[in-house]
This record gives sequence, structure tokens and C-alpha cells, in this order.
Amino acid sequence: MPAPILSKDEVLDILLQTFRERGYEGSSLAELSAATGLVKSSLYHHFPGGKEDMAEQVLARLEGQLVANLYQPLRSSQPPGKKLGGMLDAIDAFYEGGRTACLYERLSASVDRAKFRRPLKRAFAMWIDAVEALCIEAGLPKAVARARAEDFVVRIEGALIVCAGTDDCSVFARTIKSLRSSVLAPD
Amino acid sequence: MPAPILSKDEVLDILLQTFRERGYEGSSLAELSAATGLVKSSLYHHFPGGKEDMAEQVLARLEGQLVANLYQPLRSSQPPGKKLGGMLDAIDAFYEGGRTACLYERLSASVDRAKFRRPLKRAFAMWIDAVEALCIEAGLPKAVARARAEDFVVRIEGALIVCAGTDDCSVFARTIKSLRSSVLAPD
DNA sequence: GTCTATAATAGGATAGAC
DNA sequence: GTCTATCCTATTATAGAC
Repeated sequence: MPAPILSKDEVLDILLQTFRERGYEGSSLAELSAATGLVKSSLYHHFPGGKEDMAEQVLARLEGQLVANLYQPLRSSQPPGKKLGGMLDAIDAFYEGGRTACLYERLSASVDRAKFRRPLKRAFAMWIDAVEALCIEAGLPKAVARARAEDFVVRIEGALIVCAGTDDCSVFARTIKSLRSSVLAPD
Repeated sequence: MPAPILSKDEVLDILLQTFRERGYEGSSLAELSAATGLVKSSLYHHFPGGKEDMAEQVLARLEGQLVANLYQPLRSSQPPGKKLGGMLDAIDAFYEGGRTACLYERLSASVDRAKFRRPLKRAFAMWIDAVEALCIEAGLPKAVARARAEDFVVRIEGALIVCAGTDDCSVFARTIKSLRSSVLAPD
């Protein structure tokens, strides 16, 4: 009984990276096998449902990480402006200044997107809701807060696409900077 | 010598639709063959370079259509506000209110994105430049115009992603509406 | 310019040893 | 829990007839 090479979480982290880099269709089992150092049948031991199962478990782990590192900190007693800054710093780091794609975008754009419909809907809803709550805390009216939060996520996702398409990360930096000063600004 | 079933342009239109719906990796030759009604070897007659060749020719045709239908009308003598409205109407129709994806996004997110680097860079640059020129015509300072134009494209692309991820087109409608009133607003 | 037929490879998935 | 070996299907691509 050979000992595990990597923990389940380490495997999931590598799968997340691969899906972000190559997309869902673009990540073949051969690719995922090479990235994790596990042969295909070892992957099937962890993920009996194959690639779909991998993506689902990666989504579940990412959701937990985002709650812990992005959304929970927004509930602290710090001033809203400080919390917004912290969230944008974390987002900038997570996307490496616009160099790496968003898993949610990758799966939303995949042929099999219907299979991930529920977790994806929830992921976007949680993100938008978290920013909305921050806007409300900062004193913005509910309707304005909702629109600002939705636009926040729209602009992050859009900036990642334009960065990839133009081969120019500066768009992402400008978007982060603009969000920093506009999201909580008075109505 | 059998007569052509479809014109080259008709074939390219169908390929465009298929790439937009299923992405680059997600569009297999079998798929593209079924969509066009041409068997694989007929496709290779038109596109000796295979799928990559198809995407390149689709990109070239789309660029021509956008210049004719989106960018050239911006050079007319109509008032800037009217031209912005017309462009947003055309964009709304082209993306079917957020229901269909952007080819540029699909190719920018593909594993083979490096192959399309130049046409994609040019596509985004042309789009941003067209909106920038409109903003300048409306009297906005050059730097503001540039930022507004970049943000315009970022928000269209982002709205399409969030629509797909949330299964809710209303995000796209709200983004279009917001752009309608904000893009040319005084600094 | 379209077709049938075929080849070669890559993809997803499983059985069973250790 | 990991491995080797194998299977079947899908995918890309080409040859050659009409």
C-alpha cells in the first residue's frame, strides 16, 4: 500500500491551477496526470466521476477558501474602506495582476457548463453579495449597493479577459485602481 | 464537380456561431462538420490548416464586419450620443442580450491562444480605439476618453461572463443601460 | 467542391496487481 | 493509494473517387 505522494488538498490545488491555465476542455487527463504526478487511475481513485468530479471538488474547495480569506474578513470591525482595500489586494494577488484566469469564467465558458450550473451560480452570488454588504455598511442605498457590487464582479472578470486578449496586464491594474476609489464613493 | 452547398461567407458565419457557442477546444471537427453540413474533408478543402485556419479566417471576416457595421458608423456626422446609442444597440443584438458569448473571449481563453495573439490584440485595440475616438469627439480629455473606452470593453466582456455564470441575462441589460448613460458623461 | 474510406493519435475510463 | 496494462471512442487529418 504505497503512501500518498500529495495530500488531497495539494492535489486539488494543482487541479485548480491547471483548470485556470488551460480551461476545462483544454485540461486533458494526461495533462492533469502530469501536473499532479499521479497516473490516470490514481486520479480516478480520488475522483471516481472523472474530470467532472475533479472540477466539482475543486469548486467546493475554492468556495471554502474564498469564504475564509475573502468574505469572512469583510465581516470584521475594520472600516469599510480598509476592508475593500484588503479584498482588492487579495484579488490582485490571486489573479497575479491579471496573468491568471478565473476558474468560474473557465467553467462558465465550458461546453459542460450546465454540469456546474449550481456551484457557479452560488459562487457569483456569494461574491456579489459580499461586496453588496460592504457597500451597504459604507452607507450606500440598497439599490446602489447592489449595482456597484454586480459591476465590481463584472469589471474583474472583464479585465481578466481583456488582459488575456491584449497580452497586457496593465488593464487589470487600472481596473483594480479604479475600483479602489469608486466602489464605496458616495452616491 | 459538385456545386458548393454554401458560400464561403455562409460557412464562416456558421463556424463563428459554433466557436462562440462551444469555444475553440469545445468545437470538434465533427461538430463543425455537422453545423456546416460539410464533411470533414470538405472543410479541409476550404481550410487546409484545419481548425486553426478556420478560426483565423473567422476572425478576419468578423473584423471586416465590425469595421463596416460598428466602427465606420461612428465616423458619421451624427451627434456622439446618438452614435453611442446605435453602437450599444448593435452590441446588444450581436450578443443577443448576453445569451451568446464573444469570439474574442473564447479564443483569448483557449489553450491555443498564442496562435491568435496578433488578430486578438488588434481586435481589442480597434474596439477600444473606436470608443475612445467617440469619447474624444464628445469633448472628453484624451486620458479620460482612453480610460472610459477601455472600461467599456471590460464591462461588456465581464457582463457576458457573469451572465453565463449566473444564468441570468439581466446583468448584461443593466450593463448596457449603465454604459448608455455614463460613457459620454462630462468628466 | 464534395464525397467515402481510412489512418493515426489522443482522450476518457476500467481491471487488477502490489 | 499507487501503479501497469488495456479498452473503446472521439478527434484530427489524409488519400483518392466523382
